[in-house]
Amino acid sequence: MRILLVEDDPDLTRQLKQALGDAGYAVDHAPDGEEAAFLGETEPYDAIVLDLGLPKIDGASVLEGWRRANLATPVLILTARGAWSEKVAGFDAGADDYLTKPFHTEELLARLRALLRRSAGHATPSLTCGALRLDPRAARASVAGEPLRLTSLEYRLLHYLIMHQGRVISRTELVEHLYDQDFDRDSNTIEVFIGRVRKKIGQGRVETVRGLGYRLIALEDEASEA
Amino acid sequence: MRILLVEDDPDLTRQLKQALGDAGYAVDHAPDGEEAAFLGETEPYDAIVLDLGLPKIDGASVLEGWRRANLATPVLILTARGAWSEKVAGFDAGADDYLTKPFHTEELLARLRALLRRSAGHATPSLTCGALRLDPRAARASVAGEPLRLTSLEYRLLHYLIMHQGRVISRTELVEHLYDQDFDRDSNTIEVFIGRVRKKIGQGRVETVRGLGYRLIALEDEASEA
DNA sequence: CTGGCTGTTCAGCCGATGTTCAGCCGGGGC
DNA sequence: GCCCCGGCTGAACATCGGCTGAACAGCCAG
Repeated sequence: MRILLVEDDPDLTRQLKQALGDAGYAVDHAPDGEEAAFLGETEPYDAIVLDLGLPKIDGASVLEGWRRANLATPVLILTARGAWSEKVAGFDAGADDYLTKPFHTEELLARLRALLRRSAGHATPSLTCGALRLDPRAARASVAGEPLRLTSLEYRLLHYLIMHQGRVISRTELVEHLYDQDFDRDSNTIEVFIGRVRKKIGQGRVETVRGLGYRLIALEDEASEA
Repeated sequence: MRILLVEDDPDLTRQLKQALGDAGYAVDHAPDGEEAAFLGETEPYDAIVLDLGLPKIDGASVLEGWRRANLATPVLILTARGAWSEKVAGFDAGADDYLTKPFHTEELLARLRALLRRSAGHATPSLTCGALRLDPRAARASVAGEPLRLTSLEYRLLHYLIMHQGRVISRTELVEHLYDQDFDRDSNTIEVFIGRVRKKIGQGRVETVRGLGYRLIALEDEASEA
């Protein structure tokens, strides 16, 4: 999952970037409205955390611009406490959730998880695919109850696949959602990781669709659960 | 499906070519208006992606030329943000859809699919012919609900046939739409693939019209669905 | 400083895929 | 009834994409 963090305060930025990174997201950062608007339209984020008080262009306008351009990415806005007018402006502009400063990082993460879940059209908080289960809260995964030891990137890869299970995901799409901005395009890292994940979750769960990408499926003999 | 991509920026070109290729289209590229005009009139594309800001001849003029020449190919134009006059010019010149830069590759692909669907006169996103069904989004096909294992070229062949079902398609036409520019004309590859596809989707669905080409039809005993 | 753990790169291997070829078949014209 | 041409098919082949094991580099913890 790849997140855009729009925040001008350097301290808060550092703190959130750290927290989001720890939680297993790839994070890009925009310090002002201009850059935010640009990045948001250019890169395929899975969610955006947007501070409303920003230099250059204010947050609500940026958001409004995105929505006008038909950008459906879930957006969580951060507002100063009591700045009601701001908050209203944010919702009018098309925010999906909000959080007033100051807040606990934990709460931000929880709301973000909820947002991502909703945007993928899932109702349940835990993501499953056959006997494979992934718990975003703890950033852990298990097969048939047996916990897996996944590294950070392996987890992120699996997370993205499970959120889009059944669909074919191209290697390019994976790269774009697992890494932040700059990444060497011609590299077979993804293949290597697909291999490692396969070894850990068991053969047959990740199909290769030659020339197109990969697809996560439930094994046939496993009862499928929502 | 064969696409003409007209774009002068090398980076964007590379990116789009990749994405379009991944999505299963055959892609030709024209870096300037002159070549675009030529290719567009020479080769039978299924859709054209046209950047308006171009060297030599500007995009709108090229498009106008095509339309004057009665070229009906659906055209999707790319404009710089806020270049309203350009956009208007583009529509006046006969564009079918537009997208402002910057944009998400995903959105371009979605709009392209919509355009191709519309141009074939279909309303539904999934293409069917009797019990045969083809889902362009997932690049999958099925017969009577049973998924088929098709290779990339087999899929493209079937895609073209199903989009023009009932009509006789010549071998030349198939070659022109399945491959990009240079392809050895005297080769029986198409016949081989017709054979393979027949074997996979069941006999009788692809008729041979001797001396003319092939035609995809629904089997008689199958209820035809919209 | 050292040792592991993680992510990346590389090279070789393997199988799928697209292409070619040669021979066969069958329909239509004579 | 016969011949010829176009189309079909099975098999062989080359190529390319994807997989794997192993080595390497960077990082963090001890």
